[in-house]
Amino acid sequence: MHRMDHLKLRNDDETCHDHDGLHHGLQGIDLDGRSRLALMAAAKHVEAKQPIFYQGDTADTLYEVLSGAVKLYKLLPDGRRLVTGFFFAGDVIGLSLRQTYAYTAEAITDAGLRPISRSRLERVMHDNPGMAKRLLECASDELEQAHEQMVLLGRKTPVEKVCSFLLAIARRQSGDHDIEDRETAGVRLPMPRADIADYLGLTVETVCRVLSRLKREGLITVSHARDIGLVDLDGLAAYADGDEPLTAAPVERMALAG
Amino acid sequence: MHRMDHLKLRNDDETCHDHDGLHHGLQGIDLDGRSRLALMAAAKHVEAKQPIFYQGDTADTLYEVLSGAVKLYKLLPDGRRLVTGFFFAGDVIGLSLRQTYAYTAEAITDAGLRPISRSRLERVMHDNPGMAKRLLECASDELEQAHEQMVLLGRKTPVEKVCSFLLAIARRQSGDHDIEDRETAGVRLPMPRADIADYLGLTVETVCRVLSRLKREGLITVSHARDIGLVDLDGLAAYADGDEPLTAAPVERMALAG
DNA sequence: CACAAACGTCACGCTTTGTCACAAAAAACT
DNA sequence: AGTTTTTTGTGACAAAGCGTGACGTTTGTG
Repeated sequence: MHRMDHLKLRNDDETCHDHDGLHHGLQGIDLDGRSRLALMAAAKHVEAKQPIFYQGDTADTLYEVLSGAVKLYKLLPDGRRLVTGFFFAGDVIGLSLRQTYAYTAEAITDAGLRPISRSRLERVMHDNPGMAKRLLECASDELEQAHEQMVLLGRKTPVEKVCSFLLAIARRQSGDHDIEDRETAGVRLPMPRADIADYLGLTVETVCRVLSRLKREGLITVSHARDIGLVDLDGLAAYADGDEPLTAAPVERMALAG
Repeated sequence: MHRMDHLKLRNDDETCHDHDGLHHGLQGIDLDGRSRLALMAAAKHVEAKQPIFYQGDTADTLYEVLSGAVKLYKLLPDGRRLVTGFFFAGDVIGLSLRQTYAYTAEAITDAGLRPISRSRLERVMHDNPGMAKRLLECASDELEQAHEQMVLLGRKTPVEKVCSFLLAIARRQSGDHDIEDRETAGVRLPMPRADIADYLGLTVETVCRVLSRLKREGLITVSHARDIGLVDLDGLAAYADGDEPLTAAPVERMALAG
């Protein structure tokens, strides 16, 4: 599935970067045919739960995610793990000018990937100033996301973390449109609870507990554990940024609009 | 004080990026005189505790830190704060292609700054593929740092956090040499405990307690609260990554299999 | 179809860390 | 110098969130 980002990317110079979700993308760069050709490579298929590359591997290839879901994570010597991000169709992973990958990439679901040789990319970058700039934009976007995630990890409560996560995923899946439109947005979570926990700096149990609580309070519905309905978007958003009467009174949040 | 990074940066293509500290830098780019001139601007001076720019301001300028120390932070609506980074001489802040800054920048000590107009920078970038690439490297380095910090925030214990922090600062201040050389490295902390706490996702009290504990255990010495001697570097390093006999017996954790 | 292996959820005790309160020290100001 | 304000350090306490273990459910496999 191709994205419609090039609409934005075309008017390249000054304008618009209104994404705040979990994505990047290399589409839409003005490349002459030659350069474009130099980058193309046969798409690769990776099965669910299979690694794409390991932390420490020589970082000679970038991948554009064509389909499916991918996670990136780092490990501590004793096995503790932090998932640094989830990536979906249109995203680019492995974007780094380092010699080796600083994290492991693993397919969550079956995934299609387009490998992009880094040496070729650098060559293209040399001729094509737009390419370097586009990559800079990618990195810069990813950096901002990382900062946001740092706030989440360092300062948010479990409830806030989970709500932020749900909203971010929802935003990402609805193609970054405002999700306010529909009254109930549905979210598909391709990853297991453990990945979510390691992404949010929580334990699996805490994620479960919070999810249960949100369900109990009527903010979400959980049909199949990985299919979550976001019932009260405003409520979730309020929770997500801490406007919440979290600890105190068990909140008489009347969503009885219906 | 200029940095010696261009030594690395010269052999540009494939090699070495062995920094893992808290810095970036724009020095050492091969620019023709014209481009170089276009970027120069009068140095600006900011007093301690004064803001450089605010979250939300139009991001039309980057700053190279010439002297002093600067912190970047993000705020949550209710006042909780997370410091995303500390920056020193040679570092570049505000590197983002966004329209507005996503964080506030504030001088910790008196600081000298060289403003770099973003529009001019973009022009230079257009002519000069090396520049875009260098910026990409900066962003990419900062991104890796951010990921490392995410691990710290999400998965490390307070002791590990503080030790990691001390070592990172020490590394940064000794100009990224191996700090193993000297037997006792001294660290100057320009920032108050509150900033450290907000950088590590802790409370001030916890930072104090951990510092006291490290002192008690003989790993560090504390002369003037902001002057810390790192006595046992190996011990600190062991603590920093969790090889520590922290609470109880060192948990026998099964390694994960693919 | 049945079994096994993941995955998800829940309950309970307990450690850790934040909260609150206050003292000491350092820095800033007059 | 003296006073105020900020910063730093400690202790008591309670609660948030974690680890453990048990159990139900889904998925995969023979």
